[in-house]
Amino acid sequence: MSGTTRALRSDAERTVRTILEAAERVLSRNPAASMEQIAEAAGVARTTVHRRFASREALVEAMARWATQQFAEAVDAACPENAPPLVALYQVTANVLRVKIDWGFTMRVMDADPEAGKVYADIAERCERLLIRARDAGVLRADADLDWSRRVFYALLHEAAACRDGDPDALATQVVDTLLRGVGTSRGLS
Amino acid sequence: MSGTTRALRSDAERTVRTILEAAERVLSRNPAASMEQIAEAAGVARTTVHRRFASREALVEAMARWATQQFAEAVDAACPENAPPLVALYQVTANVLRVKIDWGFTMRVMDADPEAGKVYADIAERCERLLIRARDAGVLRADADLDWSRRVFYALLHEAAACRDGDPDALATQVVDTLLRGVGTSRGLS
DNA sequence: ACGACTTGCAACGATAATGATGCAAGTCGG
DNA sequence: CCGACTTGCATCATTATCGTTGCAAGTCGT
Repeated sequence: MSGTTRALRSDAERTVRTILEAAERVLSRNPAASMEQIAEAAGVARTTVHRRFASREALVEAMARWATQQFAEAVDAACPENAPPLVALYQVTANVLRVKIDWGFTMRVMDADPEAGKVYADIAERCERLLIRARDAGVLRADADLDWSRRVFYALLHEAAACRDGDPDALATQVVDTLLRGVGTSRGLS
Repeated sequence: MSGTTRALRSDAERTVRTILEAAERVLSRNPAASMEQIAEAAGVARTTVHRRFASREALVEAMARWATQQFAEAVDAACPENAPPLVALYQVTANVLRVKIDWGFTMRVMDADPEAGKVYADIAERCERLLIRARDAGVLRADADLDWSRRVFYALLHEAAACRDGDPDALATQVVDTLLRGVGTSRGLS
């Protein structure tokens, strides 16, 4: 019985995953896409989508929860509170990029869901703390605006995730390098 | 007759402008907002919107054209092909910010319209040339990836436009500074 | 082969947005 | 005051999407 249940639930969950991934794919191109289009992209009937997710809202909520979990795991794996700031920064970047490349749309609209929004805010705070550590370690400028720095960091992550080519590690290097040094020379500025 | 025509057309165009601005305001908060909501925000009846714009698509197209014109003028005013690269960079940033703060939504979805898309691509090319001049002048690093630099520039503009507070000049200084120097110190990087 | 479960298909009702129209009322220049 | 023009309001048909349901067919473990 447990075997049966496990097998059946495995099937069901595979379908759910397929739908979630298709939804991400379709909605990232057209946020106003219909359930029909999502179902078609997932290779299932529209009714199947409605059986798994009571409403469109429930679908995006499920997407948000899933992406949130991936997001949090990506951050956790980088040990942003313990590792040396520069190392943590790089690790966070690489790990988050891997998630964001596949879940860009969901991560942009995640804050709508209250549950995901909490995790999102929590991660922002952890990011803030990491930046403080980085500043104290002399990695960030002493006069750096932490909120602005964090938002630039997010923006660079977003931009790097838009290049779907190249491996996450190379992109992470580019992101951290640009975040800390910019793209200019040292000359010519006040 | 010409006086009458001018006065009447002035009224009509004032209404059109009001609708366009309301649409930007509403759609930036909710891209799926209905014509009803847009009309309400503009303080006119829904039918009036439909009289001015045959369809929703036509409305967005008009928004795209208008924002495109503002965008192009903002770039032109900065003389990006003649002024010293650093000066031009700053001027472009400040001018574009002024537009982007009020037309953020439209400028994000502009590429849908073919007409606006052409101007958009043209501006991207002018930006690219400005960056080349900046690199040749030693403002940008010699090994800087120009496409990546441009996209970082765009991303910073986008982020700065999200702060609706603070004057565009101060924001422009921050954007250019971050673009060229980043937020880190010179130490601690390879 | 049996049973539990899932899926596709076809069809349904409900709801909301869209776009069009006729008419009365209003403004404004001449 | 007249005429051109625009707007608001009420109303209409059309369409798309949504969410639900019943039923037949299929899979998979036992």
